[in-house]
Amino acid sequence: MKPTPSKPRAARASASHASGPITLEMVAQAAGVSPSTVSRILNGTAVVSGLKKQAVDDAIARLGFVPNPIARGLAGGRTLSVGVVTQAIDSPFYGAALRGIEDELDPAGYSPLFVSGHWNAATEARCIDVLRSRRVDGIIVLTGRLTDAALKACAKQLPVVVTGRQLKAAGLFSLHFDNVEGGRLATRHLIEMGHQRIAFIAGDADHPDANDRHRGYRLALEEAGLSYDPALVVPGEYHEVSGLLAVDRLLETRQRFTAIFAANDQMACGAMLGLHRRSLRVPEDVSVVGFDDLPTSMYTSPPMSTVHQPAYEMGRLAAAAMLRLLAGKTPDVDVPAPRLIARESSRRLRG
Amino acid sequence: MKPTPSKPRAARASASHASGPITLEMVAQAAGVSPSTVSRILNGTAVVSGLKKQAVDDAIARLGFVPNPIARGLAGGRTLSVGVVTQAIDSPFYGAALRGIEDELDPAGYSPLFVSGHWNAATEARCIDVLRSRRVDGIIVLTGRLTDAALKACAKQLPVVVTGRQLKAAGLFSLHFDNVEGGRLATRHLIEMGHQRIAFIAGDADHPDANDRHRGYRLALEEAGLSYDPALVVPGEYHEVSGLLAVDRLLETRQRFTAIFAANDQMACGAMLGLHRRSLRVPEDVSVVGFDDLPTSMYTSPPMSTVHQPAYEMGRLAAAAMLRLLAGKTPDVDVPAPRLIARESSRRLRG
DNA sequence: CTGAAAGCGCTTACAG
DNA sequence: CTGAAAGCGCTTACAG
Repeated sequence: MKPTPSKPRAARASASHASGPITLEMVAQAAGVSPSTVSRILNGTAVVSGLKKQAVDDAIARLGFVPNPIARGLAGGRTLSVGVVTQAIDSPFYGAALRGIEDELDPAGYSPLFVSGHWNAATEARCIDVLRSRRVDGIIVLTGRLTDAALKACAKQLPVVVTGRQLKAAGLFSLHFDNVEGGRLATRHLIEMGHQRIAFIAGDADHPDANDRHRGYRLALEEAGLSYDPALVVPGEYHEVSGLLAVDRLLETRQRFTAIFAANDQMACGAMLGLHRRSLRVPEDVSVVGFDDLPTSMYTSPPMSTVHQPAYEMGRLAAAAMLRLLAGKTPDVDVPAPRLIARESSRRLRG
Repeated sequence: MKPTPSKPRAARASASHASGPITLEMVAQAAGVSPSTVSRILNGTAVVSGLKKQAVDDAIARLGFVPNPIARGLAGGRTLSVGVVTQAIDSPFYGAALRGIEDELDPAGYSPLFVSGHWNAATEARCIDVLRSRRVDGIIVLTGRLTDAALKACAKQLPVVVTGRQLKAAGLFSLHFDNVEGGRLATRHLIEMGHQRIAFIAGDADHPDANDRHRGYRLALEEAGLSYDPALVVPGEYHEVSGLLAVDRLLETRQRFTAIFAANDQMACGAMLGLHRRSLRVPEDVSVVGFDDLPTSMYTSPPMSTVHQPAYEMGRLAAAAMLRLLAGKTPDVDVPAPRLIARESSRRLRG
């Protein structure tokens, strides 16, 4: 039973002659066991006697063997990769989430495969196809435009984790950040500072987040007994330029306001520029609060007050949930609550 | 020779009974040809008679067959994927490059596989291993810390495209952006506006880009007959905070200066905040010029003057070069020259 | 021009 | 506990 010392040596010599990468078979030879055994040790699939395990581990180390995920995928039906549908790989917001996913998946031996949906349902569907054809083991969808039904259908084939909605289905797990509460927090912060005329720059109307933040704004107003004035609400589409335009519009229609809450930091940033252009000072003349807490928002002039959204953490949590799904367990993750980061773009209204 | 009409039908029926995805074999059956033939048609590997091609194309369309890249990779030795070593998936600068790579690769049927090196040579080396184990067909390296030798060694195994250096080797193509010229442009712009005391916030010293930009700064000074004053040069490390600190330091050491050139936009942004903090106005009191032209730099208050670096374009070009390498051709791409984008953070010195 | 066969590097029932 | 064998879905010499 115990391998003769010469056998491994011989095998090893022949192994190093071979061109190309080390294969599992070479390891088996070197360790004097069958390929099946090596495979089992690699996968922890069965109990193996200590000696053989030792021999195999040695051989693996000695030869520098790295299993070929491609072959693993073909044979075992898994690829140790998880697809990630993001909307734009270069998004200032989702970037952190992607990093979180990467950081969580990596130690588990999984690789993320990022594809971009460009905020388009058809493109997203194509993304799913691409991921499926690459035989990813699971799919993480960061928000997006896919219908709930489409997502559920997808979850019938392989595990799915989705952020930005609340969905329940077999093989499907969703992570939802409380945008209503976030919007409420931002608005209440301004109210507590004495502001009563608070303009709201809305986000994409067909974006659930955006609508939730809007609801939070109304909620806080109501709670404070302040009336909701539609004239103070101006549409935007989540980009800087719409913040800029919104300020122009507010000023042109001669609205009276002492603060602005923008549905995301990018628009808040645009709004700050719009005010700067009109020689209105932030926060002396107008207070501004954003939403997201992008890495850059700490460095606007002045640094922006905003609602922190834990993008990196959400990425990690989504990936952790996927890992659990993949392991056949039920995910149990808690999404952090929104919190307000008061910096210098907002201040108490001077009566 | 011509397939009996009943055969495809029968095969088709059996095909739809099968569970799971359609395989090449099912297509072959449905079309009444051998798997080899289907494979050849798929790959354009050999000339095939019109009729059979027709039958196969029909079968593919009818069954909705999508070849399995995993199996293709195992059998054919290619995966139609290209590895991309980036430094941080969430980098504000590289994000655009990643999108460019994605956009260029997609129509060609290739998928990018992104991994992050975190500005660490050891991590980058591990990235390369991961990519190799996933059998990518080629690797694109966006700058990074790997030695030229390591890159060349890698290129012996599979095609490599690298940005941010000038390297020549078989199977290796490099794309180099002229950072010296960029630095020169930025500085000259300030000089032309009448500035003579121009501070420079340097980037990471072990970053070739950063040193090149520094050289450009000196060059422009020399050309204008202005002396290079080391007291005006303060170190940074490419993040916002170092721009902020740099301004503090400049002010504390009581340097006289009317303009700042920062080696990247992030530091320029930090510098703008630093000046704001000290109640120095940009550009009335101090002009600021950055480098990179990040998407957000257009929306700082005031909008930042900077040197445009075509990150998206570089991504596309790198991917295009890879595609040519993969096709056995020699890449021929022209990197756009740097150009100055004069916005509002710089202005003529009032004499 | 086209098949039959072997093989890519693994995994997983199936038998000991 | 461990092997021998079949198979994952393709591709590619090898023979017609």
